[in-house]
Amino acid sequence: MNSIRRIAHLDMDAFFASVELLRYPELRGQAVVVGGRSAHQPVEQPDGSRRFSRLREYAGRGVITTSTYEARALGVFSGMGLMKSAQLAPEAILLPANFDAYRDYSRKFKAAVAGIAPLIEDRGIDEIYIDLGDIAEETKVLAERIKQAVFAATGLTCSIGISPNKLLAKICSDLEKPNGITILGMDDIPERIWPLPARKINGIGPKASATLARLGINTIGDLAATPAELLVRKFGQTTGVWLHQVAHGLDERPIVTESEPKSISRESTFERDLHARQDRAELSGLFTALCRRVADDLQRQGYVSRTIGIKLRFADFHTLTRDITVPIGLSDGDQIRKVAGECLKRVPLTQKIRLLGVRASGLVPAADAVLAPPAAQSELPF
DNA sequence: CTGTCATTAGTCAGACAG
DNA sequence: ATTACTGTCTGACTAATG
Repeated sequence: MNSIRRIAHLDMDAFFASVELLRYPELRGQAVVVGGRSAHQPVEQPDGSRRFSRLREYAGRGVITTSTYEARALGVFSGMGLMKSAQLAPEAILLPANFDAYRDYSRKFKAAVAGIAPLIEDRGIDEIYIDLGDIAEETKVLAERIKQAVFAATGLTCSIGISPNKLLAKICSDLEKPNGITILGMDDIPERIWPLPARKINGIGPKASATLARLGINTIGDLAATPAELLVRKFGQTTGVWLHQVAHGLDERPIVTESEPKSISRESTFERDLHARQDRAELSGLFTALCRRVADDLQRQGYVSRTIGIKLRFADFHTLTRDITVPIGLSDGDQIRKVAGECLKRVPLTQKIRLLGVRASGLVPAADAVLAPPAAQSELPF
């Protein structure tokens, strides 16, 4: 038996910005962006109204995390530098990100969906895949019911795409955003999927789409019409075959309902570029603090790490990493700091540094961790 | 004994995504 | 005064092991 799967992709609409609008309803209908680091918190006025920061008042190195649809209409999108977006939309409202609130709403919407359809794959804070396979209900009715449950639990809207696989469901959920439902079968691929830019496929990013464009391949339909051999020649066996498959809407990946973390990391971009010698003390303090935060995260989540790594980004934006694998898992801040310090010794520090990061990978659940044997015992045969 | 091959672990960069 | 932060995956390369 191999019946057609029914997979939904649910994506919250402008999630962070929408959560902010619940808190500040007077901003509804305005261009609002979320981003930057603290500072621009709204200020309560004597008359009870609030004063909000404008994008033109911003100074710093932050980027936009999310923007309302009104802001997007002004050409201001997530990932864009706040200084740059201030040129385009100087009067847009700027709010700091409030991750605790977003996590809270994330839990709420996921719980609401789980009450109807429990087979859920978590894809980050604002989206999920849902396996609707066994639910005996007409697809459209079911999708409406899920949307209503999410709204009842959060006051937020979402968009849902439903298709025979994850690839298509993901593309679908974006087709009628915001607050939309899109249901597509394999028959709809030529009409609804092939006209879309290749970039709409999850996994084709800026680099791959530029390479495709150089080959004259712009839409998913162009990609579907390209011989698999050509794609394999240009992208290699794995990627070439994958491109050919996805262009035809084929994807067999299962819904994955649980997973273990692979790495835990912390990084931060400085307010100004720092020099390894000149700003040595400051840099050292930040480095230690990052190690401590990684250690806290490891302990809180119950892991030890066998591979400790660092990341540096220089003034010219060139980025490098170094890591070291140690025989016994670590979760202590000082020990992590020592190993991270060894990594740092292998980096030539000529340029100024704008970002420093610390990463722990090779995670082992603390319960399974091998304890460091006392030195006196390590020489014994048993 | 030497060369080759397969396999695995470790390291690093880069692409991608939310 | 442009470009966050956290995390996953893959490919390339090297070294070690058998």
